[in-house]
Formats: sequence, structure tokens, C-alpha cells
Amino acid sequence: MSRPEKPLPSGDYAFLAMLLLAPMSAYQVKKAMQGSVSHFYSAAHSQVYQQANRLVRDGYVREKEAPGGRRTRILSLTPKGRRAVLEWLRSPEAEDQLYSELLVKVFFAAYSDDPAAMQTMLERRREESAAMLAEYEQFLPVLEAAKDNPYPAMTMSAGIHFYRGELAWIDETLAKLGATKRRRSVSG
Amino acid sequence: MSRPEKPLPSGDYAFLAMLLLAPMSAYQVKKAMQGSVSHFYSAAHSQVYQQANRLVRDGYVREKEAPGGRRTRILSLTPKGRRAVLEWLRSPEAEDQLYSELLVKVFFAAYSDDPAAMQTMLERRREESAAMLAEYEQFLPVLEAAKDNPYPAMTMSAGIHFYRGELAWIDETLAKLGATKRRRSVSG
DNA sequence: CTCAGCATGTAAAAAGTTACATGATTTA
DNA sequence: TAAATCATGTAACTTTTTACATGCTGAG
Repeated sequence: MSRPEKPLPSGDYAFLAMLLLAPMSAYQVKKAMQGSVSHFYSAAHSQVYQQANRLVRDGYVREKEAPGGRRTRILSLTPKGRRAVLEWLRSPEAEDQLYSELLVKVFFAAYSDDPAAMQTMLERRREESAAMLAEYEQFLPVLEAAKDNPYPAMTMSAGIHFYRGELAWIDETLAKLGATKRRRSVSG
Repeated sequence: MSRPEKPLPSGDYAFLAMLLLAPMSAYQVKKAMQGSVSHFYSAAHSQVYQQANRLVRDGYVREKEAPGGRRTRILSLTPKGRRAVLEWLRSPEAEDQLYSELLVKVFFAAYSDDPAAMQTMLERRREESAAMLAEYEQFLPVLEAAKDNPYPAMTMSAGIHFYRGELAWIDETLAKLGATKRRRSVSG
């Protein structure tokens, strides 16, 4: 009676999913993540090695020495690993979590009471988000050209919606701040 | 020569910021977070105790036994803690990170190749997000009534923009999936 | 040929989660 | 007055980050 496996931390599924693309070293997994899912999943550089160790230990991944001078381990999915990641991909539960220092700072801005600092923060973020949005909008057609796999284009479209919403919010908020400051200068 | 303090993990600043509102126990800090910043910062229940221990150990927070039967420690900011959190609030850097299992699953959906599962996932999320949006839209006027502190209303408005964007994306994506499935049923 | 940066990884430290425990308080 | 739930916290475990180390490879 094999009890059902305990679910993995969701980052480990992201790791396994990368190996669906092709066998590769841990370092390449990290690089592949940076080029694909880094906007909605990320971790420190060296974490892939810990994940690789865990996943090999628990039988989801197997490693093979690569030939050549430097020691390099090529990782690939075991049948168990493939089964686990495909089952995860098919299950409709999905927990999302946003960690936003910016919103925490806005929430407590009454205590810092420094509207100029907040304005700087928002303007800085506005530029970053506008740049990301432009990049995504420019790259989207390239992904959309891949008719056989429309899914990556969908995640990029999610990014576009996200940044448009963020920009709209920033503009709205900067306008409110401006109004507040003007009222203060007039009345104070 | 006191060297500058190493920055705290950003969750610790959120913790300290809660103590700007009033002195309270670790448990109350957690409750206060759930009622305010939980949509853009969250952690496991018991983590507040680890944070409290660290912050007391490092001199940012002081604790006092509360009177009464059960042992309870009331936490409050030390001058050092207050200085640290105000400085953090005023600094314009802010790192945000989204962890979205949903988008990871969408990105790799070609491998699971189960459009029905993906449709279920999106429809489920659509309901959750629509419910959150409705709740936020209903509550926003209450926060906006607090003219002396407009900032919490701003974070709620951010949530509204976020969920509107998410819903727009989900609808767009469900439409694309429907089109794909129809094409498949016709041609396959 | 040397320097910068890429590729590869390890070890120690820190942060965060899970599981457990239990006193107080409300409610049926 | 028993059961449920709130409030409070600890201990053990797991994950994640930080700091370090070092071979390889291409550019100048």
C-alpha cells in the first residue's frame, strides 16, 4: 500500500516542469526560469541546487555525469517525477501570493508623513512598470506566432494586463497625492 | 562608530509597522495583519512569534508581561525600532514579487494537454477574483471616508485595479481556449 | 596572456512552516 | 456544563538565502 506522496513545495514543481522541456543541469534550470517564469516565480540563484538534491533524494529526478572537463550533472525526470509534475499541472487548485513592499509602505504612509518620498517611490515604479509593459507588448507577437503552443503567450498577456492595471493605479494615486499636496499648501 | 544596521527581512518591517498603530501582543499583530495587509503580505500564523523573538533580541521591540491569568506579552517599539521602521517607510525602494502557481501552470499547459482542466482552473479563479473585487468595491467608500488618512484606501484601490485586470485576462484567455477547442472539435 | 564574467556548485546561517499543546471564553 | 472556538505560544523540521569558492571561456 503506497501512501500518496506528500505534495512538494510549489517551487519544486516549477523546477520539475523545466525538465519537461529537456534534460539539463541545475544551472540551466535556473537560466531557463529566468527566461520564462521569473515574473511569477523566483528564488535565489543557489536554491536550484538544494531543490535538485531534494528531488534526486526523493526519486523525482535522476542525474548523470556529463562528459568534459568540469564536473556537471545533467538532470532528467524519472517516471515518478514526470507523473508528479503532470498531475500537478492538471490539478485546478492554484494558490497565488503577492508580496508587495510598495503597498505595505503606502498602507502606512500616514506614519512616515513624507508625501515627497511616496511620490518618488511611485514615479520610480511607474517607470519600471512602463518599461516592462513596453517590453512585453513588443515581445507578445513573437510568442503569439507559435500557434502550436499558445500558452506562454497567455502568461505574457497576463503580465500586460497586470502592468496596465498597475500604471492606471499609479496615475490615479499620484493625482490624489498632488491634490492633497495642493490643498495643504493652500490651507497650510 | 556604530556601523549601520543590516536591513531586516521586509516582513519584519511589516511587523514593526503594525506596532506603530498601538502596542499589542504577537497574536494581535497577526490579526491586525489579516485585517489590513494580508493581500500583499502574508505568512504562517506562528511566524509572528519568531519575528517577535528576533526583534526583541535585536532591540527593535520591547515586551512587557500583561496582567491577568494567562501569560501574554505586550510588544511595543523601542526608539531604535521606531527609527528603523520610519526610515524604511520613507525609503523609495520597494521590491515586489508575485508567486503565481496559476501562471506557472498556464505556462506549461501544453505538456499537461488537458484544456478542460485549465478551463476549470480559470473559471474557479474567476469566481474568487470576482468575489474579492465585489468586496473591495463595496468596502472602498468606507475607507475613503477617512479623510485624515487616505493611504489605506489607496491600497484597496490597488486591489481593485489588480482584480479588474485579472478578470479581463481570464475572460480573454477563456475565449481563446474556447476558440481553440472549437477548432479542434471541427478539424479533429 | 590576463581579466572579466559565465557556469558550477557547497556550507553555514537565517527564515519560514508544520505540528503540537493548552488556557480562556463564549455559546448551545 | 460540554463543546467549540479564540488566544497564546513552543519545538522540530524544512526551505531559502547569503556568503564563499573555483574552474572555464571568450575578448581585448
